[in-house]
Amino acid sequence: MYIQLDFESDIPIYEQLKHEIIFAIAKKQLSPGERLPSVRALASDIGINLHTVNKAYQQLKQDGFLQIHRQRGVVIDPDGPPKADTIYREHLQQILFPIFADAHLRNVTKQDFHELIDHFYDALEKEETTDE
Amino acid sequence: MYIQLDFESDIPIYEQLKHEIIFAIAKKQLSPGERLPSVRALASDIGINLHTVNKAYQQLKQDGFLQIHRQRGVVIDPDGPPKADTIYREHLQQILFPIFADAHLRNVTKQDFHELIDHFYDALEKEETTDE
Amino acid sequence: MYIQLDFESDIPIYEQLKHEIIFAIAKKQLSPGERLPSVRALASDIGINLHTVNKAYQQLKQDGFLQIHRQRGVVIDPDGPPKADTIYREHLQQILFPIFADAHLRNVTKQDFHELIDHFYDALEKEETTDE
Amino acid sequence: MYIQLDFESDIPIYEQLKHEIIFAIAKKQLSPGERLPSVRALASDIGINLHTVNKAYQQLKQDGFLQIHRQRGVVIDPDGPPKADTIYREHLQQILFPIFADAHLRNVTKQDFHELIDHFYDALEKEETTDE
DNA sequence: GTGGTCTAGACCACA
DNA sequence: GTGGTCTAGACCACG
Repeated sequence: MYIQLDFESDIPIYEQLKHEIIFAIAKKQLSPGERLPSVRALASDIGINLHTVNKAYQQLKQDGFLQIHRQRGVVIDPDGPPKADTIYREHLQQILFPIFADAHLRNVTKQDFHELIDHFYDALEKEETTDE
Repeated sequence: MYIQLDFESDIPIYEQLKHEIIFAIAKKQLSPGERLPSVRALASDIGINLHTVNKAYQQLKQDGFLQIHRQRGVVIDPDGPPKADTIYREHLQQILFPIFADAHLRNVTKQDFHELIDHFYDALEKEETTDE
Repeated sequence: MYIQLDFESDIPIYEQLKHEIIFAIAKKQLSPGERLPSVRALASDIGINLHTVNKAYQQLKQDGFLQIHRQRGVVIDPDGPPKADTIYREHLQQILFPIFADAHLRNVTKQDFHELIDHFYDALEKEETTDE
Repeated sequence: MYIQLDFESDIPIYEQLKHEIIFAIAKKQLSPGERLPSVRALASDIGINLHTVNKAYQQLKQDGFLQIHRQRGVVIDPDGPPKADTIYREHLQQILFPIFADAHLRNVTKQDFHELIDHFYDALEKEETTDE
């Protein structure tokens, strides 16, 4: 698993790290129960601060993506995050709708979005089998 | 046009303000050329600082949603924002894909997203005619 | 003489008005001694504030482009503005150099500027004879 | 890099600051990737408010001269600003032509301007090698 | 220690 | 009255 960070980006590094790990799980490059590098190892590997890795791990644990054990280290949670409930779906809308509204005013159509989603889900499925 | 802000949210107030204004334009509650309240008026209306309103206005101007005239105040840009180009679409993917991946792991399906989008675009069209 | 103002511009209206009058003099559309409309007439003609026209006229008088007489009204100064002295030339550099530096970093070359200037002076000469 | 501001000038301080930084880049006193002082450091250095410095930095970032990183601070953008396009060149004319017209009426000739430009570009090249 | 956000209040330019 | 500029000081997010 290769972590690809963009230090020029506006997105905080710990957020990018979270994204990368979630992506890897979605692509099944990381399997449930699989171990992740320790905070120290990953931090020195990528060349970022301990706290940054730790923050990402803690939040991923909080969201149910990871388990953190004193001895066994960090592993992918076998069950994954809680399934989307009403609260989550409302949260999702709250995040997406401003993006949609902006895009709409820039002439991005409903169809464009459908294609974008299909493209994303297709890419996931492909990478599941071919990648790594 | 009613501005609805959440002061508890971790989304900056000026961002929320931008969202509300973009929504209102998308819903055609605000028409091209229409005037917006002055920074001072809106600020005291919402109960926030005029600089916060100003920041939102300035960024919306920068993005092509608004025009700011010397003494005539702030108006909706008749032409609206620049249309989505390749850069914008890549930016859009960069923002959306992490959200999609997270949702996917919470069992939100491709179909769920399609419905979400249709729901959003339908809501826009409805509000265009019914609202205000 | 047609006054062309851009109310969307960042440039103050009284500045634009000054520019238009100076242009007209440079193009010899306005001759030394010729009368300009009164403050009131011009203001109502263009549809702007009295004060705005007055401010432009006063500054043009200050710079030696106009004379303002109580009875005879506003006329083009026969002698025109004082000729460029050292102070003026330093002032000119102070204004132009930041523009040049910015343009330089955007790959505008020395030759581009030479052409721009030739183009400007050629345009002046042409309009002197043909226009109005 | 020495910042020279004129607090008596009617050019806003943040504009003067922008000019100074653009000059320094043009003179290659500041190299792509090089770090600039933090907003706080520069502000206290010059004796102005940190928000004023921040405004200059933000606008230079917007124009592609700088990059602002989370904790690494402010650096010169390796790629520099976008290259001059048609829009920029029209904008340039709009700014320069009124200046040319005024200067022309003060007997500044085409040749004077050619010399001014050559002088500017020569100065840039000299300072590139000698300065700092 | 870095920039980001928000508040507060002052003065000025513009129309 | 409008926005533009500048100052001042506070708290937070990031690393």
